[in-house]
Amino acid sequence: MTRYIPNFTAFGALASQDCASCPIRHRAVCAKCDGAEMDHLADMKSYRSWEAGETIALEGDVLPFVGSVVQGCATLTRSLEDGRVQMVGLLMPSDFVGRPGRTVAPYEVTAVTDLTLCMFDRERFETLLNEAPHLASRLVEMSLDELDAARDWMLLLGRKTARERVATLLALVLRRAPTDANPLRADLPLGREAMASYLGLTIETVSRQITALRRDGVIRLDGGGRTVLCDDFAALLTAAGDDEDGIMPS
Amino acid sequence: MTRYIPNFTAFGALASQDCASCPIRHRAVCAKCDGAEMDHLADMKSYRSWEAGETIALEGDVLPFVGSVVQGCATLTRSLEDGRVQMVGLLMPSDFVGRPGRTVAPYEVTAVTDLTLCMFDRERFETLLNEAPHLASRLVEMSLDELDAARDWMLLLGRKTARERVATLLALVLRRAPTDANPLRADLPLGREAMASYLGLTIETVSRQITALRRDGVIRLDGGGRTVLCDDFAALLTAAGDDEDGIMPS
DNA sequence: CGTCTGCTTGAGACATTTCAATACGCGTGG
DNA sequence: CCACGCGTATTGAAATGTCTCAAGCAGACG
Repeated sequence: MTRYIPNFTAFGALASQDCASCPIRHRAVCAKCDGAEMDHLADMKSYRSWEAGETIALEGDVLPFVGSVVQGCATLTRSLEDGRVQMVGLLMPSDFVGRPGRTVAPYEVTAVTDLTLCMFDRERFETLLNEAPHLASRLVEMSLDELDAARDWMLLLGRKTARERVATLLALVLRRAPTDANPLRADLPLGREAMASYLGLTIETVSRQITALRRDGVIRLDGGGRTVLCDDFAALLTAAGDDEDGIMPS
Repeated sequence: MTRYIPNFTAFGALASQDCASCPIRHRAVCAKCDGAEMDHLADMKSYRSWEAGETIALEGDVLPFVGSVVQGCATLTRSLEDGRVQMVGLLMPSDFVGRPGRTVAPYEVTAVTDLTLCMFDRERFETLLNEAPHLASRLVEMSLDELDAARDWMLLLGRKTARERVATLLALVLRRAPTDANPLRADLPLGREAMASYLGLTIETVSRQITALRRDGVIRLDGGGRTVLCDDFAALLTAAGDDEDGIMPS
């Protein structure tokens, strides 16, 4: 079964979108590209959408494309044979998907929310990569940012307590909150299962720690546990273990 | 204190080495560079050595260079304020050190063995990166490999048992063993403390698991616990949790 | 109104850590 | 050559944090 051919669901305004008005134009892999490079990219691009929960690729699948997340949120997970699963990547808009130079996906890619990708044929993209320095150097930048994020994540997985892990994740989500006003408020894009997978914990432990943080007055919940409120962000950062900023360079 | 200026210890034959005879020429960041690009790189390169145990940079230090590991082995570590430490990178010959586009080191860099780096001035390297596509695309390749390795590492930290972690690390070391013959034999480049830091465990747990693997006949030790022997590599991989290859793409 | 899915809570089991003591390898100096 | 001391590794016993298994709860939806 050709796993990588999803349903072509509506991607609304994005279908006819040209790069000039693209919401991720200035942050994605194409950010530093000039006119000629953009023309090449625009020529080979295509959009596709997936619904929340859909699998985009399984471990070992052939991925004929690379691309950028335009809208929505996807996860990368790696798993052991007995079923243990660890999330190893969380892709947000402008993040890059896929691997120039490798045809097979080393981890499962799943849409957590409804998702739209701007896709490029992998081989053509690789060719361009060897000729377009701005593209390549932007991809270097983005890969190294990802690497930094992965390394912070490793610190969390290797050394933080359950409470610190949960607080770290909540702080990460609240950082991206649309409003800066007090109290900070954000909808959780991840359910408990995905949070547990992210944090290297079980669902139950995540739930208990959220309860504990609430009991301690560090956060409040709303919307049936799907929205987090925080009156004292400093207290949350303290609970996260690493005071001061620097939880995840974006 | 300008931390990044180390002692200029002897680097022997390397001092006068030209790139053509460099031991990492075909695997390092310069692997795909052509004549003109090599000339630029050779022009800005310089060698430096550190002794085992020396600190190359602390978290937050300004790193004015990037470079490649020529000889030896270095670690990247990140730590929490209360002293907990997690290794987040293990650099072997040909691996790239530093971050084009960022001046400050986000983690501590330490020489585990005697170490020689081939260094490039960061700013000049960045400029070249925007003009030399072969350099940039090789760096993309290497960064993405590192990212894959970091993600396998995250699976280990998030989901593997202590026994699996130790077995995974031993398998990783034995894979690089000079001899392919049975029994596999390798000297551990890392002491127990560094192993514990790598694995997200305590020294005691590492020690106990090594003892357990020995008791179970999966490995043998020699040279005062500094050399590992393995008669049955398949058994070691089973103990590592992920059968079949694929522990760390190199 | 019942069922489903996702979240919470509880009690006991278990793995790893912590703290403490002991052993080993090895260079140094008597 | 042995005694000493130091850093590193091993082992033990108790403490603790997280997981496992099991039950209960809330909201969404047919």
